[in-house]
Amino acid sequence: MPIDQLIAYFAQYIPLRDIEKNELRNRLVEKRIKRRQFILQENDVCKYYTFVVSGCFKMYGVDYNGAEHNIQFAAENEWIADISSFHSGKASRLYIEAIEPSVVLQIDPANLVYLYHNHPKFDRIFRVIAENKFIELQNRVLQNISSTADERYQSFLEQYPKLASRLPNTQIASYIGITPEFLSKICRINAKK
Amino acid sequence: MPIDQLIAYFAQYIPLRDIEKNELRNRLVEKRIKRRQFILQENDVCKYYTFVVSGCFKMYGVDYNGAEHNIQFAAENEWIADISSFHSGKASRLYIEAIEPSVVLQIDPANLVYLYHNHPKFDRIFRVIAENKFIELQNRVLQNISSTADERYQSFLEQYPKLASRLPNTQIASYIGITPEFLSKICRINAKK
DNA sequence: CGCGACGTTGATTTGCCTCAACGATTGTGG
DNA sequence: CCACAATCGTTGAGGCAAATCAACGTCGCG
Repeated sequence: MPIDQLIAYFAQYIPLRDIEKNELRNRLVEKRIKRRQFILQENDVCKYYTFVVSGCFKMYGVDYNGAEHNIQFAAENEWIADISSFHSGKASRLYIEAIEPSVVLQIDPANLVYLYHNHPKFDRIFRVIAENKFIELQNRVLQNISSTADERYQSFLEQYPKLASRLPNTQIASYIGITPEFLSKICRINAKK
Repeated sequence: MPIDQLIAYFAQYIPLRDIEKNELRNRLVEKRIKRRQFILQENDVCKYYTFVVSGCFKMYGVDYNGAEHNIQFAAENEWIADISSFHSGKASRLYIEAIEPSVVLQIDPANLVYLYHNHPKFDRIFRVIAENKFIELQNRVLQNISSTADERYQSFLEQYPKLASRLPNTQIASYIGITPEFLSKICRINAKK
């Protein structure tokens, strides 16, 4: 059951008691998402905090030339949302799109706030999740401002080997901030060595 | 009093009750930091979560050429720490250095965990703080991978006008990921218009 | 089958870096 | 209080990393 997977995931941080588990069950919605389906589009409000049970998503922004720039991937046991839009209720400038057929669990702001207020443990858990994601992003920013394209690519392969093998290089190029053509050239040069 | 400033800061998120205020008082340490003094150096463990009462800090990494790359600034009413090192107890790869003479309030991991366990409100507050910083970083990553140096500079000026006026351009260049020379050229071109 | 996503390669251009040199300013110790 | 060092900003010449543009082959999928 998808919900059990989520409970096991939470248990990595803090085990839940039965009351909390039941509250969760009642407030989450399970959905199947097809490949290329959007769970968030620009100018919409991000209505759900989404937990990926299986499959994979990308979140990206689109610039004035129409080019996509991947901000984040989310595969099994990861959360994805435009938190800014989710909490403020304002329109998002981002897209979240399924890269693979996926199963997700979703919670809306009202239900999440209910959980926070009635079971402070969730504040703790999501604090730690947010801190970990913050650390991850901080490392990425440092990479971006201090490394070459090649170094960023190698570092992506090391940090996310599983993800790298499921994604087309085009998507990785967009994530590390280079063109697909240049990534292809990097790969050729590295293969020769 | 510095501690009152922190309490007022917390009240933006959730007002504290007297018990919580007193607990805070007992667990924070006030320090004066001179310009150019470090509160974290590479290979040390980050022992404190630091709240800036007045003054300004930069956090940066140093690459194999010895060049500094600014990850974050922190001025009045902002928190700064290498959270990864702080929570894991492992050595940091970063530096935190005072750019101006500063006054700070610091808390160590044991005392912070005490607060989390005895007053869940702090879990909530620091969850929201972490989420906000996460959003900020996410925007920065998007900027980095989708904009030119000039756009990143303009965007820095808009987002942090006060900070921009107290920092030398060298520090801003390091933050947006370009050389000081090139930033100087950007400024000249923009001045002509 | 035919279209669209993906990867590849080459020619050319450009954004940004490197290095070097030079004033202006700040600050600091004698 | 002055002298000298360190920091900061500026400018120019030249080089390199990465983008752009265009063309082409492959593959999977509807």
